[in-house]
Amino acid sequence: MTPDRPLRADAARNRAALLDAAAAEFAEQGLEASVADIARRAGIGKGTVFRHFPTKDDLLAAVVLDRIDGLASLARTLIPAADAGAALLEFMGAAAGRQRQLDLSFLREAGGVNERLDGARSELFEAIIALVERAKSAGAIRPDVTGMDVILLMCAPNHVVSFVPGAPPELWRRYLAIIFDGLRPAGANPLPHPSPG
Amino acid sequence: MTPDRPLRADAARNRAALLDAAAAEFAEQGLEASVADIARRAGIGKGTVFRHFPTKDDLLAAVVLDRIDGLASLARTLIPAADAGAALLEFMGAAAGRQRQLDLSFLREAGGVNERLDGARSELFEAIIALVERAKSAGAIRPDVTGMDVILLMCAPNHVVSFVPGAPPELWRRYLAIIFDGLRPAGANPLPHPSPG
DNA sequence: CCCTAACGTGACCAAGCGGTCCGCTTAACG
DNA sequence: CGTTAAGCGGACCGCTTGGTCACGTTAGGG
Repeated sequence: MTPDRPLRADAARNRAALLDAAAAEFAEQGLEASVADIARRAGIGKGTVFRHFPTKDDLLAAVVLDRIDGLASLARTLIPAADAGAALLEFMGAAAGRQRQLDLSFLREAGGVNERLDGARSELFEAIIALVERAKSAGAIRPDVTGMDVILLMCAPNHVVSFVPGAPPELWRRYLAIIFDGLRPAGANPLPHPSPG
Repeated sequence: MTPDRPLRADAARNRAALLDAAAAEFAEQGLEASVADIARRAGIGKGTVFRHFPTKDDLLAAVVLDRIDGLASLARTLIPAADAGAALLEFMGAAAGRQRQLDLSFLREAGGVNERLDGARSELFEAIIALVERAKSAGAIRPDVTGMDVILLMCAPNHVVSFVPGAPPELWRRYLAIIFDGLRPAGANPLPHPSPG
């Protein structure tokens, strides 16, 4: 599949710089950040970007893949935690406490353009579902919410905060706390619509 | 200020069709909907769009203004309601139960490019704050949330739902219910960060 | 009915986008 | 070293977008 002859030194260096720059630029500008800006930030030419990634979407996929893998391994680490409720809250905090836009983009990419990304996403979802089930069993969250609910609500704090102009960097914690309180069993009211697939 | 000589009949007709088409197109495509598409949908030429609104942002502002005014008048209607908690929930439902993207765009438009829009926004905010204060006094929501919190959380359900591909049209109600449960006093945990201005 | 000012329109423009390509540079191995 | 292929980069292409303009059309008061 992948002969993967090792990259030349300068190529590897540029690729790393490119990924860093792309992550930063996507985080700041949203996913309509231009390839030219990313290249400039990385200190390389635009052509070099397309040498490493055939298309802008592939570049985005690589950045997103990093992030998904990081979140998935964190989730797996947290599954056996003693306090399942705290573990879920910590995970949601890690998911929310990043820069804007990128966060749920891996959900949006519906079609299986990128197989590795699809696999990583599935693994992440499974880990999240396990976290949620453990938290439910422990009585830390209400029984009528699903893993999918948590996945969807995960980065709402981040999104919400993006609307306040000079937002303090920790403001998202406030909205995560409110939303998480909504996930707790105490005072839960019946939900008016079933959870999506 | 505004001499406002009445529009010619055809101009008024076109303007109305344009606003309708713009609202629909922005709702469906998000705010990157193209002016050409909007014009086509309205059944008029692209040039006519720019005759009525000097810039695309002005057109968007007009659409948003309609929406803000509608929400503001609904909020004012709801302020004296007997059940202040139910009134707030109904308002948040009305705010969420619209098409995607447009919802919080009026928050985003920071700079006072459009004076009328700024005024309408202020009025809307004041009405929401009144609703929230009444709900707090009635004990329907926790005392540590502010009007601004509600404004920010208002359309999160809508946003969250936009990530599930073939989402049922009422799915947002589920997430509004969860978030609203997080606003209730029952089982509320202390919030880790002060509310923004 | 007619004249004019208001209005409508589609060709047109400049800017920015993702993506391509080919001549130059340079890392790495014998 | 010297050779060579991998790597680099910026000019370039096709396309779309927001916005303009000169021209033809039409509403509507006199």
